[in-house]
Parts: sequence; C-alpha cells; structure tokens
Amino acid sequence: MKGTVTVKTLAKELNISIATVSKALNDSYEISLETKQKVWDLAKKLKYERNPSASNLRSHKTKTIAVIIPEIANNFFSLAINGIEEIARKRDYHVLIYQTHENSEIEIAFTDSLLSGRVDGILISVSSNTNNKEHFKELVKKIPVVFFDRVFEDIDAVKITTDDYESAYNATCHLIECGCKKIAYLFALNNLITGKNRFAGYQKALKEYNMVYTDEMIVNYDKDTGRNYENIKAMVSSQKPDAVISSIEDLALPCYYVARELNLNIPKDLKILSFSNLNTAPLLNPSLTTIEQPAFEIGKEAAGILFKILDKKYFEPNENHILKSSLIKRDSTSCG
Amino acid sequence: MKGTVTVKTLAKELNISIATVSKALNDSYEISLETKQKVWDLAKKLKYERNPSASNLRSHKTKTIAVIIPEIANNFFSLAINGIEEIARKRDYHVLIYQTHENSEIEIAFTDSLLSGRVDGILISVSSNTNNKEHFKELVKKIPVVFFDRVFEDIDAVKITTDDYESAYNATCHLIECGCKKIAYLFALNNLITGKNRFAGYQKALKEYNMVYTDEMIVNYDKDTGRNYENIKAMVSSQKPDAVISSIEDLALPCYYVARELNLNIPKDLKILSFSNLNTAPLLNPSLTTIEQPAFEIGKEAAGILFKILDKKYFEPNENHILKSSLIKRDSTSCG
DNA sequence: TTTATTTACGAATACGTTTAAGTAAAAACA
DNA sequence: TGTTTTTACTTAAACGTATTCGTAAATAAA
Repeated sequence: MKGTVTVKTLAKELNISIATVSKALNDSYEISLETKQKVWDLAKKLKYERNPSASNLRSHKTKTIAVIIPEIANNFFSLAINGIEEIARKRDYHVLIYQTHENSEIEIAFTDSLLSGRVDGILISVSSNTNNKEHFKELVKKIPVVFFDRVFEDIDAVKITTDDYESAYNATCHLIECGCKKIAYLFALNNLITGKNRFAGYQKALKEYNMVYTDEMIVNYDKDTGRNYENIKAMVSSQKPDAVISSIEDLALPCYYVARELNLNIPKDLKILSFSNLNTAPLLNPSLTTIEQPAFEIGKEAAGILFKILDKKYFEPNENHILKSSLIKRDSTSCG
Repeated sequence: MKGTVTVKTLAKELNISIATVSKALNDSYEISLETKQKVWDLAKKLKYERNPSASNLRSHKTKTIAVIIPEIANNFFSLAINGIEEIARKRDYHVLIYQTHENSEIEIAFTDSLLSGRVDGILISVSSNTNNKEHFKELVKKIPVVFFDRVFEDIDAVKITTDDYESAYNATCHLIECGCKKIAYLFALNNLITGKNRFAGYQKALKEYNMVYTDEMIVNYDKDTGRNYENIKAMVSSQKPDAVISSIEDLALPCYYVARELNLNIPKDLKILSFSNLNTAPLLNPSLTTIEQPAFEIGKEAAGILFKILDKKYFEPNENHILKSSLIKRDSTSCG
C-alpha cells in the first residue's frame, strides 16, 4: 500500500501534528478555521480518504447498517431496500444486504456474524419459518435493531408494519360483497404476527357475514415452489372455492396457472386477490386485485427510526409503527 | 465496550501470548494442534468474534465486496444480486449494495468512497447515462473490478455480458418472419457496448431482409418514466409500426399501456418483444415474448471471477465472458 | 498589573488484530 | 558426541485513526 495518503501524510506536508489533522478533518472546535481550511484543501488535493477500518476501530462507528431479508428478488423487498438505501445515502451510510432465503439457520448465522461490530445497526424482516425468537431477543440487547413487515410481537425493538388485520379484513369483505360464498385462504407467515393478523382479518370478515371456512380451504405456504402449485391445485379442485385470497405474492401467481390448468375463468369461476407489490399487476390476464403495501415508505420509515436510535434520539423500543396498505380493485375480482 | 472478548481475553485465560491465539485462530502451521484446539474451544465457549476493523486494518482484507447497480427494484438486477450473494456467502464474504438510479454523479461518488479500502473488490453494472469512462479507467487500476451486463468496451477489466448482438438479431428475425414490415426500436444504453450491440443486431436483421428503419421509428430512453410513455405513444401514433422491440424491460411495459390507449390489439396490430426478466411475462395480457438473460448466472459468474482475481488465480483482465440469452416466444408476437 | 480563562495545538496512547523477527527446547542429523 | 534443523511459541511493532490529557500562548477578567 505504498503511496496511500493518510493523516500522517497531511500532517507532514503541513508541518502540524496528526492529532491536529484528525481533529480538523472531523471539524473539531479545538482547531482554528485557518488550520482546518489548510487541512481540508490539502486533503482534497491529495484525494485523502479516511480509512474506515482504522476509524471504526477507534471510534466504534462503522457508518454501515445491515439489512436482512428473506429474498431480494421480490418486489416488496427490493422496494423496501430502495427506501432504506435512500435514507442511508443521505447520511453517507453503507448498506450490507443479506438474504436468508427463508432459512432460519442462515438467518442466525448472519445475525451472529454481525455481532462483531461490523455494523452500527440492523434492519430485519424475519424469515417465514423462523420459530424461535430467543435468538432475536438476545440480538436486540446487543445492537440497535428495527424489524419491518415480518415481525414478532413480543420483542423489545421497534417494529414497522402495515395494517395487516384491517387490510385482510377489507379485502375479504370486498370478495364477500362481490357475492363470493366460499373463500379459500393461502396462508403464509403463520408464526409471525404479520401472518397471524392477516389470517385474523380474513376470519373476522367471514364471521361478520356468518360464513365459515374449513381447514381444507386453507393452503399453507411451502418452501418448495412446485409443491405450492400442487397444493393449491389440489385444494381448488377438491374444494371448488369461488375466491382465493393470498397472504403473499408468491402464492398468488400459481393461482393463475392453476386456473388455466383447471379451465377456470378468472374472475367468473374463481376470483383472486393477493397481498402484492407486483408492478405488472395491472397488466396481468386478468389484472390482479392487490393489497399493496407501501414498501418504499416502510423501508424509509425503518431506516429513519434506526438512525434516530443511533443518534440516541429515539427511546421507545417497543413501539409498533403501522403504515396503511391500499386495496386496489382490478379485474381478478370484478363482480361482473 | 466492556466485556468484549478479544484475543487478549483468550490469551490471558489460556496463559499464552496473543500472537499464539491469533495464529491459532487463523489455523497457522506454527501452532501445535493441541494449542489450536484449546484456543478454538475457548473461543467457541466465550463466543469470540474477530473484530473485522482491526483485522482489516492489519491485513488489508475486508471480506467485503461492493455491488454497484442502477436499480435494485428490477428483476434482472435483483436476480443478479441473488447470484452474487450466493457465491459471496459461500466464501463468508459480505455484500454492500449501491444504487445509482442511473445517475452518473452518484456512481462516481460511490466508486470514490470505495477507494478507501472498505472493500476488496467491486462488481459494477454501469449507469445508462454514464458517458465518461475515464473515471472507471482510474478505478480499475486501484482495485479489482468486474463489470457485468452494462459494460464499456475498452476498459482493462473482466466483463460479463450476454450475446446481445445475436439475441437482438434473432429476435428481430423472429418478428420479420412473423410478417412484420415496420419494426420500431426502443433504444436504451446507447453509450454502452451493451446497448450498441443490441441495436446493431436489430440493424443487421433488417438489412438482411432488405428492410429499413428511420430515425422516427427509434425512441430513446429517458430517465423520466412519464416521458417514455409519451414518446412511445407519439412514435406509435405517427409511425404506426406493426412491431416494437425494446432493448430494456422498462420500455416494454409502457407499450402495453400505449396499445390500450390507442386501441391497438397486441399482437394483431402491434407485436411487442423485449429484453426482460419479468417473471410475470407469461401471465401478461397478452403474455410477453422476451429475450431472457441468465441474470442469476451472470451474477454468479461475475462474483466467481472477482473472487478468482482476489485469489490471484485469474490474469486475463481484458476478457469478455459471454453468456447466452434465450428468446422465449409468447403471445405478444404470435403470428396469428 | 496579576490572575483566570480561553484558544489552538501536540504528545502519547489505545482500538484489536496480524506478522516479522527472535528464541528456547526438542528432534534430527553427522 | 556435537551440530543443525525443526517445532512451537513469544516479543514487539505495526495498520491509521480518535481522543485524553497536557501546555504554551493569547485573551479576558480582576
């Protein structure tokens, strides 16, 4: 690493101590404006870049946050990252991305590896098959963490979610008002409050209209894409529901294929409605009625709160911020 | 940071020097198996995690790579990241993500900030409106860089691309063979070899069939989404092409809306074909014929090469790796 | 004027790790 | 047997920055 320009280089060139240089670079009140200016000018001229490792080693500040999500190739999460990145960039923070692929062990490995001081804080959307929250309970004691969208209820950290209960309720009501008599449910995230709330909203609406569901009308999410397709197909063939409501996007698209396979017309024979942030939802055949979450805003909100915590300007660890989703009615549920 | 367990802690506990501990942790040949085992056991017991800053400061190895892309909320790039992440995780590397939002200045700011030793290497897909490659020429001298998909031709670095020329050629031939007489082109990435090759493939096919295009049939990509829609609409209304081929996904979807607006039937009045990795392409109305790039594989390949360079096992800086895209014919170009 | 305070800097140390160089004891060799 | 080599460790010095403490000079207060 010959030729690297460090504080030492600047100090020698200006005939001042490295302490002065360091302080000047950090805009310390201890240094005269005159000296600061000289240091800044030379730093610019020599293209000095602060060594992040050294800086962090000394100051315990990494200017880096980690984002742990199930899958990046998913509209919701990539939009959320977009929001996170926007906030991070404004603060000159760096963003590490980790994908768990819905695998709880990988999730644990990631969080463990982040305990060594690599990042200042963490944003997490929990993997769908994570059952044991003990691990997270330990984590939040050691480093600032904000959970978003996929969250546990009883963890001592800020959580950013959407109005899952209400939006599932409204969506189900919409189907019922369209005349649906038998509404199936594609269940995911069942161990998280997120999934529980969505299902509860569905149940509430049914109850209110004196409708029932049976276990056979519920399809549980499977890690295996092919199996999801098979399970949905089996359910639709045997139960013959007139509507399906999906708690996640990944389970909605297979419905289109199932309908084709079984020669069912959407929406005449089968209406489909899903939690989804697909930007092609309006272009599908037929266009898909969605519960659209404000993914970008969720990301911004989560990152914003995390930075407030890092700035020590936020002190309500247990708060749950709820943003509103919107039901966008399209052809897949048209009452026609 | 009280209670942090460091090499010092382990050394004291075992009554050996910190050098021995460090070497043991790094599985050095200088240390007896017996001692190593003791260190490993204690490290595990006390949940020792190596401090990355200190380690990096000394060894100049960050175990981190950066990925600079235009936009994360894009199927191609999120799949590519997926591939990159898979390779990185296998090597216990961390992945920093930076989005340029097609902004050249942000791109420069990112690369500059990565010069301070924050990462061991960089993967870049160039922003569409980056004209000046001088900056990248400097970059590749200072740190290992692999370019993917959106690349410059004359830069001293490995590049991973797809067979843009051939696939655009084949796609255009497909349209011509379907009887199209007037094929418009939605032009993007015109300053990159990627975009140039795609356009050249289109031109080649036209020439071969003794067809021509005029400048009025070419729509150039604009950063503003709304303007793209307007430009396409204006072109289609005035030129009345019977087919449109889009060099990027973002320009294909507006075509659907334009067709609706102008009451044009796809594919009867207007055929649409696009470079795209949309997973909903088969479900669109009508399903979209795409040139699908092996995004995941591109990511894996790019990361793989970067690690080979970091391992000093790769020495052909100027090589261009070309992966094959596939033309997937669907209803939007059906010959009826 | 003398004393107290402020300003602007420097010396020295610490952050936790890696590594070059040195060394005593053990093993191998002549 | 004495000599060389190998083994298994230790000492000490870095990596580049931030920060505590000390201090001389300048300024303000008495």
